[in-house]
Amino acid sequence: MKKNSGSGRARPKAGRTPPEAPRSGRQKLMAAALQLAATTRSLASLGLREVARQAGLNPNTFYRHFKSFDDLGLAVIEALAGELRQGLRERRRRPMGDALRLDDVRDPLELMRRAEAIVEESVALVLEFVTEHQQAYVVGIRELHGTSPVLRAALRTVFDDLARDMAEDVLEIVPPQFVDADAVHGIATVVIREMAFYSLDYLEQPQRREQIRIEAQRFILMLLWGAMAMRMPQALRALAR
Amino acid sequence: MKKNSGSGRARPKAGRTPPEAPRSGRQKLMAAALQLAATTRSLASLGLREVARQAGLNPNTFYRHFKSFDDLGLAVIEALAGELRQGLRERRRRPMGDALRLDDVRDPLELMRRAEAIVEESVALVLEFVTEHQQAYVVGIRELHGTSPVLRAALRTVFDDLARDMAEDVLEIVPPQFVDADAVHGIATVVIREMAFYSLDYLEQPQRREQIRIEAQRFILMLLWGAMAMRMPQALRALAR
DNA sequence: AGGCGATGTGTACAATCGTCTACCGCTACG
DNA sequence: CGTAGCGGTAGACGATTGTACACATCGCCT
Repeated sequence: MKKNSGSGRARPKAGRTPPEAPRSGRQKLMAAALQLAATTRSLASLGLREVARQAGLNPNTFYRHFKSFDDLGLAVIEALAGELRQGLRERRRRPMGDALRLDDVRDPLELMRRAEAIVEESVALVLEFVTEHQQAYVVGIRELHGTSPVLRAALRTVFDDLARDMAEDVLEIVPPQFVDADAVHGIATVVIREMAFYSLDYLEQPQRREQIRIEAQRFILMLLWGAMAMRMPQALRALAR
Repeated sequence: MKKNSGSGRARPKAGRTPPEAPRSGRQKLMAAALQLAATTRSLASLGLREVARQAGLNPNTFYRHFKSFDDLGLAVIEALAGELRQGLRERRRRPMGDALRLDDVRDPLELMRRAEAIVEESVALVLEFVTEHQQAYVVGIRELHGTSPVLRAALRTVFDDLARDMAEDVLEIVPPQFVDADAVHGIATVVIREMAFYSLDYLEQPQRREQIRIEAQRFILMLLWGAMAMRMPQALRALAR
């Protein structure tokens, strides 16, 4: 009998989400679940006691914060999705100065030449981002095809949002005569999804990183070329012999 | 105490894998695991007793056939992968009579026009196939990003094989001046992977099936256009104004 | 006929699981 | 100052799990 006696929470005075060590129990549990899900097993198949142990808390404490595991999963996803979405948007905006405005481009070849630079930068940026959020990414992709319909649906909308963001950003940059909005959204969906898998490879095979980056770039460029070529097929006739 | 007494196996005389009811215990267990994995949880997180119960067998019987769950998973994957690979190849070969030989095509536009027909047929074919093997597909994709490194690796080589098959088939049909072999393999990899996800959507959203099929077709065609356009970029210059 | 290996069954046990009930201490608020 | 509620702990319950051991049948080989 340790007669430990509860401690309540000794919240330091800090007024606004102190980003440091003294996390709340809820955050501890979420972090523990993420950690376990990334290294051990699937989020939905975690044990209540297991998570609590990892978090250094009593099993029962789990009940105070979450009603079910889907509940916990949703909280984790929500928290990370916000950060990811915002982070990606910010970084995507960052390098896009006037140098990359494409409004005045008329020549499709010139457009693609510039697109190449943009894609290169964007891919590097995504890969950098996922490297910093490795656990979240691995778990996210895992649960995207996992067993819990709730989590699957949540992650699907996360990915949809990311694709929508990307489509918006692209449409702001590319002159409308080169693309059609529907196609851009379709492409963005596929690109987001494929980038997720390229990212996974990127994380899991550090020795092939350079190659994976190049593959991802080539894939996206190929889609762009394809979208453009489908809009102006007569151009290809020039190559007929 | 039911004093049930074991029964051994009462194999009917049938000489060659009778495709019907009296499956062997091993097959029962594999089928049970697949069923559970498709509807309930991940393959690797299944319970030994659970599988045995579903198979209508004693828990201990599991030990007779498999040493671990990865073991079972590998067996399931191996069995299904063989069927899938062979089935896809056969069906891909089936509709490709002389009518679809492209050797004599010189005009890229003509090539793409024919490619459109081929893609249409191929997509329909894959979707038909996955509809017939729904469980296997769902589980396969799930484990592709699951927690067991062993199963992940196995599934990855399955997908690689499928991509290699597809690349081979494509290279047999398309005249070499239009594509380069490396690019074809890259495209095949992406197409296989994306088709897996289109398939998943296709299975999960029966009411959107038509639309999903069209999206998948458009995606593949876009890649093909892109691959071709990247090989002959000057052609696009024709559209400059 | 006899033995052997593969297949299947039943019982048992310790560990772990999710959940319930009861208790403690801190903090905010009236 | 009192008290309600939140965050945390302890212990116990019945159920389920993985595994071990001991048996019972069958087919096949010698």
